[in-house]
Amino acid sequence: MDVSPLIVYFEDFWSLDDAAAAALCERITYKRVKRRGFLLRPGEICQHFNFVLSGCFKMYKVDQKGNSHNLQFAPENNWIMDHGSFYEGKSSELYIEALEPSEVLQIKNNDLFELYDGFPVFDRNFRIVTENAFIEQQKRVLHTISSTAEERYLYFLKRYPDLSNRISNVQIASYIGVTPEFLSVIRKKLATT
Amino acid sequence: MDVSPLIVYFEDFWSLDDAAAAALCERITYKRVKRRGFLLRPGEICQHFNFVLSGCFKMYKVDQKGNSHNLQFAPENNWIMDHGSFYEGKSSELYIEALEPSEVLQIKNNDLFELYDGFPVFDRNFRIVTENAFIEQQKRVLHTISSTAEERYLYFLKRYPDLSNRISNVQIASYIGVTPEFLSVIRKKLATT
DNA sequence: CGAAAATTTGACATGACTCAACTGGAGTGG
DNA sequence: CCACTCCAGTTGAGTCATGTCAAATTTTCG
Repeated sequence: MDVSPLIVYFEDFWSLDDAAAAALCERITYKRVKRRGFLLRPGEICQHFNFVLSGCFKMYKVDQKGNSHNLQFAPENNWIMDHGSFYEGKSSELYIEALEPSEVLQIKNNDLFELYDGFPVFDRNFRIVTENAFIEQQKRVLHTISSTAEERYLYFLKRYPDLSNRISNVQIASYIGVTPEFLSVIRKKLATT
Repeated sequence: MDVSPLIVYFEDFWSLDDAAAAALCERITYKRVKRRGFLLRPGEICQHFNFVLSGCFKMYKVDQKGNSHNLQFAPENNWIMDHGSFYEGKSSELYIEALEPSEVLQIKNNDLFELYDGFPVFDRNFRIVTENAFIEQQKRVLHTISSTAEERYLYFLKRYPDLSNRISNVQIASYIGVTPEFLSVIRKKLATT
């Protein structure tokens, strides 16, 4: 199993020593996911931390009316999982679906807990990973409650320039919380300005 | 310094041994904050993790038009700080203000880093604290992008039953992202249903 | 190439905001 | 204890942002 992208990833935080790297290596599995394939569906319990090697995923909820709402995108070198379901062991209400043909590295819940207990460096690294995710999400909350749809769209473009060329406007609309039709209106207005 | 409420708090996660508790104790300071007093203002760097012993705080941003947007409330036994400013060392754009006369325990940034380095149990505990905060915030994002103002209000009441009796509707309106006037309309409608 | 999905457009409906006015309670100082 | 102010809460009229629905067009991907 080639976990080197993940080892490299952790070097930005707190590097793994050989023992920790070996322990991680033993507990990682590789998975290939087709476009439109799922890592998680409502009713399932999220059993894995998923690290995206290539491709891109979206995590979303479908409401009573059948509308989808994107919570998160995860291109390569990002984590994606339903934290709530994972840690509380409750069934999820979210989908995690591949937007492109993708590859992930997976750590199963008990394996992760063994890593936490055996090597404090994993507590450290995942503390930092989670803090960063929290900070990003907080900025999103702030934007969502204080900005117009147009401002939220512009922020998305600025914050995720690579993603905006890679995923459809339908997906972006669902992320920023507007209908695709209205996003189209916004884009038209911006284009003529 | 009586840090026992904080020691008790950590027992729900991973209990501190005597050495860790002592180290924590040495690095904690106590602060009393008057109603409408501030722990943080825009332009300042957030230097402390704040654990609320009593009272209640709000963290909010004021936009260009002068409107406030509440990001978080923190009654007793909750943490409040600007994670982004704290970890990135950048000046904050947020206020943290007491809604009631309050008391907090503070850990300064370098002291926290010493705790992290000296006692892995703090990496562990703050990993868990941050994960829980992340999960809560994720639920909020989901609600904010997928629910009407009325649904968001009802969710707030259900999620924070104690807070809704303690803070004004102006504050709740700012949290759920509507004007106080419109919240009033919602409440009227709910009362007559 | 063909089916499915994305994007755009327009007419219409509605949720939520703005502004201004009014009410009523809580604190404050005389 | 009163007069005063300040702020939370409410109400209503008018407006704006965004959603809904339906249809036509273009793009994507299998």
